[in-house]
This record gives sequence, C-alpha cells and structure tokens, in this order.
Amino acid sequence: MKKSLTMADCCSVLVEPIADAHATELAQAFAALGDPVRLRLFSMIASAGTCCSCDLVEPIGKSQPTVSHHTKVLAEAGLITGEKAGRWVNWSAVPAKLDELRAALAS
Amino acid sequence: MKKSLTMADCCSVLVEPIADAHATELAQAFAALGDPVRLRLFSMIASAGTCCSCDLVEPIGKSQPTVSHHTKVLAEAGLITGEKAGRWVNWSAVPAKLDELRAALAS
DNA sequence: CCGATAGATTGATGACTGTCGATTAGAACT
DNA sequence: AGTTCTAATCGACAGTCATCAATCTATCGG
Repeated sequence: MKKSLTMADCCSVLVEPIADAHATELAQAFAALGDPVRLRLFSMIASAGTCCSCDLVEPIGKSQPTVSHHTKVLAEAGLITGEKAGRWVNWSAVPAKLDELRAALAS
Repeated sequence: MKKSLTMADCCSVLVEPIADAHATELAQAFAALGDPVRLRLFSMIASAGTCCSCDLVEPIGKSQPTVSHHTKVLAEAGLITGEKAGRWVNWSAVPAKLDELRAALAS
C-alpha cells in the first residue's frame, strides 16, 4: 500500500527544487518569522510555554493593536495557537510547525 | 577562560526571549526565505549544489532582473554565496547559515 | 575590434506591510 | 446595570517590496 507522506515528513528544501504549493506554505511561515518584532514575540511565547497578549505589549514596546496584529499573523502561519480563557488568550507555540520548518532546512 | 559563543552555537528562539540584535539578524534570514519565489530559488540552488543565474530564470518563470534582485537578497542574508566565473556567477548555499537557522528553531 | 551573452543597475509602478489612534466586542467583578 | 479590563477590528498613513522594461557593465569568441 502507498505510504502517504505529509509535507512535514519529507520535504527538505535542500534535496530537490520544492514544488510551488509547498513553497507558498513554507514561505508564509518563514515570512511570519521574518519580522524582528514578530520573531521576538514568537520567542517570548515559545520560551514562556504559554502567555497572554497582555504580557507581551509592554516588553515588546509596541501598541496593543500592533501586538494583536502580529499574533494574528503568527497564528495564520500556524506557528502559534491561541486558547481563549475568559478575558485572556493564552498563546503557545505549535511544535509540529517548528518541526516542519526545521525539516525543510535539514539535509 | 571565558568561552566565547557565536550566535550560531547557542541561540534557540525557544529557550529564552531573544535579544533585539539577534532578532534583527535572524529575521533578515527568515524574511529572505519568506517569499515563495525566493524560497524556490534557494531550493534550486541548494539542491543543485551549484548553479548560475542563467539556469534559474527560465524555470522560475520570472524576468532576469527579478532573479538578480532575489539572489542579491538571499546573498545579503547570508544564505547563498556567489563565485564569479567569467561571465557566470556560480551560486551555492551557505551551510553554516542553514545550521544557524535550524539551531534557532531547535529545542 | 565587434557582436553576443551573463548579470547588475536604474526607474517606475502597483501591491503589500508595520504601525498607531480610535473604536468595538466580550468577559468578569462589583 | 455599570465599570473595568483584554483583545480584536477599523481606518489611515508612511514605508517597503516584488516586478518588469530599459539600460549598462563586463566577459568571451571570432
């Protein structure tokens, strides 16, 4: 029987020229990490395990709408996921997506 | 004696909130990979081992100036390096930079 | 020297993006 | 109900970016 491979399993950018569709999805994730502010936000969230938006605004030195915008971009790229808890949203990193990115850069 | 660590050695984004300067440099590399066309170009170069710009234009389906622009961005991000050989430029991926990116995403 | 080829640069244009102030939506606690 | 607090949304603006046609530079072959 045919083994079905997801993109996270196999697809290294280094082995062969990647397909167009794959490039689009991967590039979205890389682009999400491609802004210094967003990368720092992601780092804060990932290293904290979990944190809410309100803990990000002051350390990052940007306005609340800006932080909200960036968390949305990160979430749409699949890098973080948000769990609503009362008035708060608890953000956390998505390990599977990180694995996919690492795999894409691995030989 | 003090052990001096370069950024490539240690700095995972997942361990602690990354410093501002580090974020800027890392984000530049991620941003370079954050465009589908550029990601495909990088994939072509890296998987080929070495190739010249003229081999990229037709498969990527973009104009020559556009390809030239993208290779420049990738080179400035440290992801590829170009060796001039007569009329050609031989592009190749920079493994150390890839290691740095993978390390940044690794726990 | 001349024509041909590879690649970089310039200039222009349309699209996208990061940022913020103001506002809105929803939730909790009097 | 009213207040306070978190977060999302909207609208606007300045800046950046991807793209291409045209041009320029440099190199090779004859």
